[in-house]
Amino acid sequence: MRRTISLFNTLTRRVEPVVPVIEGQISLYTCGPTVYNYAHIGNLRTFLFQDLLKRTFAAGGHQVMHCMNITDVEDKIIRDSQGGLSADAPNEARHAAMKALTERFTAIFLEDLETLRVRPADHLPRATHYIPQMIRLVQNLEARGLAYAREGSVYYRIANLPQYGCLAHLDREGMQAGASVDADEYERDAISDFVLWKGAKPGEPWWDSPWGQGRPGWHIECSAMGMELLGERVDIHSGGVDLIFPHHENEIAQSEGCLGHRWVNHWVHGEFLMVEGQKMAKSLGNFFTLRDLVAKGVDPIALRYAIQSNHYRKVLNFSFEGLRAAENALKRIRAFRKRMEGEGQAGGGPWKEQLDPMARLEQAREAFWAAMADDLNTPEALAAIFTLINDLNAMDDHVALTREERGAVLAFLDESDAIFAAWPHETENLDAEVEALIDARRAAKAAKNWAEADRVRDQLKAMGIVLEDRKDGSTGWRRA
RNA sequence: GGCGCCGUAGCCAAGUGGUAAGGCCCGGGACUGCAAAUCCCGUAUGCAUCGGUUCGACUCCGAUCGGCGCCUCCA
Repeated sequence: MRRTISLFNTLTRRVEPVVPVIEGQISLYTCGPTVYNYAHIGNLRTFLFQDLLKRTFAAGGHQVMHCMNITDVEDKIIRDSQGGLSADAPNEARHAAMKALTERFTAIFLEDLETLRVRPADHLPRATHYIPQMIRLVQNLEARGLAYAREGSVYYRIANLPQYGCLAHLDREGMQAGASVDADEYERDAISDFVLWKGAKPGEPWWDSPWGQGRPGWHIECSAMGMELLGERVDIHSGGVDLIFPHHENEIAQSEGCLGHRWVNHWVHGEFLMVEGQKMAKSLGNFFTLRDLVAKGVDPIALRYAIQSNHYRKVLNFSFEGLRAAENALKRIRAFRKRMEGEGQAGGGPWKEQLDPMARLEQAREAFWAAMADDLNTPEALAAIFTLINDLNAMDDHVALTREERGAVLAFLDESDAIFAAWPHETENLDAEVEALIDARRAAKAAKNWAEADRVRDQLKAMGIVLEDRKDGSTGWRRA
């Protein structure tokens, strides 16, 4: 079944249903990283949000075509890669140095995504592989009178595009009042005009172009690659809130200036992340990469859950306490999953209400989807899962769910895990040593040798295996 | 200065005109040889503050206080 999903559209500032250009297919462009250093958890929040977005559409029965750019030419990349080169180094050497840096950090970035179970995009275009498309786009804008060349650089003439500012909801006067521009750097007609193609300065890598040696501006790659790989009408384009202006506003100017019609229907932006109530900054000592956290013993999937369990349009306050809460919440869901995979009847005590498990399950499924379809309301979607767990645990303590009912519950856990990627079915087998210890404890218990039984249980615990005795005398186990 | 967002229990967090979801933590009880897991009970007379609109407001309006973002290359 295909579900209609609504998202907050930055263009209209309203939550609107996403109606794809082609029924059942979603074209998604997400702004990727500039690969000159490790991604920090703030960056990763945005990529996790985009993964949530994509997985929700996929789980909702849509086919998603996802394109994420890798920015591998940019000021900071040049700054960090050209240091070891002499002033008269040939262009080839400059490109090679740049490539060495960007390939290294691209690989690291993709590893980080894999660690967080972020699904790779269908297209991961590198900006440097699309220089000809960018040049053609700039030429096109030039031909339409929307761009002009100055001293080897090309600029966009904002004045000729009346809708400029529609995404960021900025008016021209407001922009100019607040503008703080390094005026010495470029020779622009208007202060708000932005650069499409940058003429090369000494010491910078360059490409040949109709305007001489130079390199692309920041925004042009997304327009060129997005149109090349996803086409002239894109369903969803997303990124962090900081990209609304100027990056996405300028993308609209470039693409729509060239196409002559609306390019992207739905613009979706993820909020920022703070750390322990403060802005993340190296100077505050609260700047973390994924690898920093993993080195501290943090489970990457707990980080994934901690981030996904907050709404994407709200500032997220990352904390180690929150991470602990996430770990414990996950334990509960995973324990429930394991229970549903087993036979049931684990607890006891009073029971407040009889219920129909299948009806209760359907109710939870609909609540889950209603929440996800309403602008990815993950806190509410998770609440639907937890209340289901409460009710079915209570039921199962007294009247064991049937195999069929368990199967249906597991199907729902799979369905929700297709989005959250945090409580999958685990197929691990116990090794012979652990099996033998469990048997030894069983024998000790049968002999009422409690001291020995406890000793073996402690030994297993030290190995990371926690035992759970069931009502019927059997013993379950799980990883600590 | 311009535009905009946020302030709900110890922590995280949904709800946004009809009387406070969910998670973590905490206390009591049940089950258990003891645990673990699980269940039951309890934990905000109140949603930053002060006014207003309304039969009724956390939810709408106004003001105030506090925190944050964007206003040209930052996810």
